[in-house]
Amino acid sequence: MGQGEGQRHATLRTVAQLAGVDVSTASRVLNGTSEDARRAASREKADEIRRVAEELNYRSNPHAASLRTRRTKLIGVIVPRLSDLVLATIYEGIEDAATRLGLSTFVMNSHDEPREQKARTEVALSRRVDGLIFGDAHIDGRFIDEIAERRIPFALVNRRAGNHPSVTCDDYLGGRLVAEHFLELGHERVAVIAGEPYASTGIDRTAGFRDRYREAGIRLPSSRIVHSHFDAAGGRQAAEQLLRGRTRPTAVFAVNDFAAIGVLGTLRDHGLRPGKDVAVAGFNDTPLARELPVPLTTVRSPMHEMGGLAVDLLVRLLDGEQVKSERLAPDLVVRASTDPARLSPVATDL
Amino acid sequence: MGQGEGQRHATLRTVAQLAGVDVSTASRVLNGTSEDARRAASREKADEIRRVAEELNYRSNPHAASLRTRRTKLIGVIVPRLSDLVLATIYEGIEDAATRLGLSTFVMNSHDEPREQKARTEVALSRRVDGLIFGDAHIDGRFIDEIAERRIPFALVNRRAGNHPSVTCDDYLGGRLVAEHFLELGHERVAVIAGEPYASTGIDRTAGFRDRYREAGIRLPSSRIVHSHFDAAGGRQAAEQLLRGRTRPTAVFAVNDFAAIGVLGTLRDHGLRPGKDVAVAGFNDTPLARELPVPLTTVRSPMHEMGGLAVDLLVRLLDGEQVKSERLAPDLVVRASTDPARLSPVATDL
DNA sequence: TTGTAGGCGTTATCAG
DNA sequence: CTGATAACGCCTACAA
Repeated sequence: MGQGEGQRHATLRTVAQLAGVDVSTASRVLNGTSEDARRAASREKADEIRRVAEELNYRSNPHAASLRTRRTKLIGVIVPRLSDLVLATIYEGIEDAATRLGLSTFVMNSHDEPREQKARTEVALSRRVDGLIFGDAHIDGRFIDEIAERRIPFALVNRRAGNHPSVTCDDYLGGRLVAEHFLELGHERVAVIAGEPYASTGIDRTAGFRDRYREAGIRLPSSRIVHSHFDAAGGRQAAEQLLRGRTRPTAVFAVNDFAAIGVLGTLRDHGLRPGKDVAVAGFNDTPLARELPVPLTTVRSPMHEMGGLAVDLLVRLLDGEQVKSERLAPDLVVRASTDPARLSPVATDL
Repeated sequence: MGQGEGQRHATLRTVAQLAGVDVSTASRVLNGTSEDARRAASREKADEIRRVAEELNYRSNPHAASLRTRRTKLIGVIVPRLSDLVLATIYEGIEDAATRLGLSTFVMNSHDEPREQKARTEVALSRRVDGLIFGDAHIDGRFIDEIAERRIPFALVNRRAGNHPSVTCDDYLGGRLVAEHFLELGHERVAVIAGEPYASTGIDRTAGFRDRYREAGIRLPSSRIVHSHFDAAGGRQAAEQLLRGRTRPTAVFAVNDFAAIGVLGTLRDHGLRPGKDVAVAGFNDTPLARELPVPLTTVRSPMHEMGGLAVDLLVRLLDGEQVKSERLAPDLVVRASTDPARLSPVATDL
């Protein structure tokens, strides 16, 4: 590959020369801590240095700096897929926080494939990232354990695994909230579309739901807990399977909004009215949920915030601090898909 | 910030020492072209070097390399927001292609704000990216023109602006396809939900649609072309506005699937059946489109592919080649939202 | 085919 | 407070 556009940024030497100081002084003023700067040069000199730097559009070369300091201010982020809105939103939180801290991030998709998780991690490492954030942890923790053993600094986000530091939603509680809601509505024959079997999100949401029902004296037969992909097609497939069963559930909890949308579609195909004939709840409170023809009852999880906190966690880890995992509280958001009273009067007839 | 985990990768010197050769030979074998490698060392020596490198998990330090070569193999990618599925999918295409070529990418959100576009671009530049891919071009081209003047290598994706090199969908044709379809169905009172006024995607899709209708002798009054955000909430707002009008359109073309979903919701709220009372078409063929309760007629655009081609374009540009913009063909996908015959027999009653 | 030396831009250290 | 100097890891022109 060719040349690009040569010298686009001035170098420290140039700045120093034009400001009439030596390189180290310029460095201290421009790239040191504010304290360094204060004791590095007289006010006037410092101002002059900054003026020249500004004029030449000087930017410290991070590659040179990282070579010297052995820290890159780079964070690698690995997610199942960015085209999953949940992960995209979490990543936005990561990016915002990182930017605020002067860090840069690389994202990569692992498609939840152990092979790719490994490969992407190695790519990030060979780019010399200071640490990693994984949004694709599998509950068995095999891969993550390896990373931990290699003493690579990392934080998990969205999904937990083992005792590794993570920032998650309190998924168990979220599941309980949905169960509570269903119980209040009097549903006794219920089903769960449980997501991927390796994701703590689905596992915990399902467990919370199941436990709450059990406490109410109702046992969920395993035939009413169906795994699925975390998207509309997955939800549809799972719902088809449920509807093939002998007894139809009166309420379905899909552990993900997109899966829930697939459920809505399937119900319609079978001539069933969501919210009236069958209650449906999702998880995450995706922006889409409230805009659907039948607005979706769901559990709001602080996706953006989780991303930011994962960055904080990782940074504290890199600072050598002892860190603790965080579990953020979810909120139930009731809409028409579980509550016929909320269907607009006209729409109920449709 | 603290220390992390010290020496995680071997250096070239270590490899060379253990393999019993000098650094330059090792470098030529490991990081040179295959030709370099061949004439750099005898077969056995080369093999030995590679063996040691493998054993030590040697990875060339890209920061050191880029310092020397003045090329970083880094590409900056700027999009309106990654939580927009269209952009996320395009970015996946970018990432795949970049990975294949041994390049790494930084993504950042600009939220379509000129200020942020500028700021993010500067961040990318100060990270010394070799080039940029913009998914957030505004049709006025103000910002992009500036970048071009500064002779910074870049490619546009999804949206075009001026004559700058871009990879887009043939949006104009896409709009025509929808018009054609509506005309065949006999719709004469139609409306367009046109997206953001600064995005070529919405502009071109609208123009294609309008032109095809004009050719059929039907003029769209400007009151039936409503701008909107590219999401469900935006579509809902725009649809509300349309339904407040004196005469109700019999068909609505939303230039984006998510906006179309907002339209579906609004119709239901007004007691109107999508596909029966009002036809609705979207754009992009998002995976969700086919799974909706009323599956959505839409125009398939090659999002993933566009991303990959944008990388190719940029790489050719960096190689000093003359490049030409590309416009990829879209496909109409007809589903129930415009065709009552496709509504499942039961569902039509709902 | 192999080796040597210098420098990319920074920052840390040490001496004044 | 200021300045000189070395070194981070790699690449490459040049010499042998």
